[in-house]
Amino acid sequence: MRETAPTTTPRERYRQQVRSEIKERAWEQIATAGTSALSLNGIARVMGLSSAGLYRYFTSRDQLLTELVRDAYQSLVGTLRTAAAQGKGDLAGLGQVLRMWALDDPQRYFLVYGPPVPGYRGPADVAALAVEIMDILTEACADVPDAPASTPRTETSLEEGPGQSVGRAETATARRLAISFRTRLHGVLSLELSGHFAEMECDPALLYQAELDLLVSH
Amino acid sequence: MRETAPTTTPRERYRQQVRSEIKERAWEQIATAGTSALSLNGIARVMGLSSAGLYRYFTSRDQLLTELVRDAYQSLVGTLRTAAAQGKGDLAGLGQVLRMWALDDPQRYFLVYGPPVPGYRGPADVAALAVEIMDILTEACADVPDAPASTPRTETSLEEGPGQSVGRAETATARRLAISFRTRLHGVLSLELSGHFAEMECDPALLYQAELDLLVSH
DNA sequence: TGTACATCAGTGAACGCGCGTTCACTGATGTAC
DNA sequence: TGTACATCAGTGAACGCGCGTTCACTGATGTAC
Repeated sequence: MRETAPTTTPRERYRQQVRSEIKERAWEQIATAGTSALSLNGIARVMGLSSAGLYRYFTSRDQLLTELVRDAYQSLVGTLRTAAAQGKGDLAGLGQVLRMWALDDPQRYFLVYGPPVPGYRGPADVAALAVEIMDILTEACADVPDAPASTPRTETSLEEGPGQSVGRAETATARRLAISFRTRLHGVLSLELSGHFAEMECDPALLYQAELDLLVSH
Repeated sequence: MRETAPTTTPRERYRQQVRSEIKERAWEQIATAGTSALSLNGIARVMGLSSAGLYRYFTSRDQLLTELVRDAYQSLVGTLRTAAAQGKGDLAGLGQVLRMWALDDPQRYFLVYGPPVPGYRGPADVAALAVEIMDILTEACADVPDAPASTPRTETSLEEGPGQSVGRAETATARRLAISFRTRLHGVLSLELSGHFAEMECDPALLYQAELDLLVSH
């Protein structure tokens, strides 16, 4: 019933601050040695806390990991959205932004698009975020002039919904293009981030750009 | 100086047998819960041995992992080679064989093409195997009629070696095609194996085939 | 403004667990004469 | 063929370590009258 006090009390603000520092350290761990290196004890040690103290902020290691996964998805969604808002919402722009985002933190990229974390199953809401990402890409693909010959034509079992007859075919081709966008760029990107181009005379940046050009124009 | 005895004594044969059973169990662990779940204690437990006994066969967990990685590479090389020997050495055939090999044991595929194992650096000879795989693919790509428009043209910094002037250009384009082969199919395959197509109306087998068709013919 | 109480951040110690690895050993299997 | 010895597979116990998590607690910070 109190109105004057702001919704975030100082205590609550401090709490959020510590929470975000914990996440920060967690990301450092993951960036250094992968997801399996995520350790509450380790975070407590580097923060100068007792490990029991962390449980004021996260009830378990799994909950922390869940939040990190969610943050990763939200970060990618946000990055793509702001790129679109800045006029770089076409395929070429989104492709570049995606690559930058991935290079910025490879382990974060793999948390989203990499092999699943062994004993871990993500919550339902990240599935919605995954769909949102595909929607952004699909929207960008709708602006591409016409269906290019360099994109696979898959017979996806899309039953024609009776309600949305207008533009349904366009959506389907846009979706196919979006899927190719994702798989092809992921192919280059994930091999690059894994260091599989190291011993080859092949610049991954050029290859990525070449694949992107092919998707956008041809 | 003994000539009559075979190079593999019964004891040595037994030894190899146990070694390979250890690896078998190791693969089961990896298939179940990923590379980080590889545990000498766990293997010993399931084999009914004391954990100390395993050290007769592998001097450390790292050595075991190294052998597994090497075996994975060799398995892929062998699979591609026998496919080629059976007349399926064209791109379409190799693509299908690659997919089968990956689906047969996803974690093995990721051991070869996935994100690097955190604290682990593979030995030098697996790099040679990686090159061998690319050579097989490049050879298959050399048989593709002409440079298709659906393949990215990257300006790779290939300095023209003076000794091998004949067919150098063809090799370069074949190599580019081979790299596209690897990245594009890896894009579909790794997302499929990671379960990222689960919530989408998209059959990964069809998408894979579509990408493969595009590479081979267009 | 001061006092009584509730909230909550953080501590220290302990729990059980599984890990990789070492060490001194037992006992069976091979080898040499 | 039998005996003496070397080789080697496998054991049992222990090492130190780090992990996630719980519990009873102290002390500071807020809140209500």
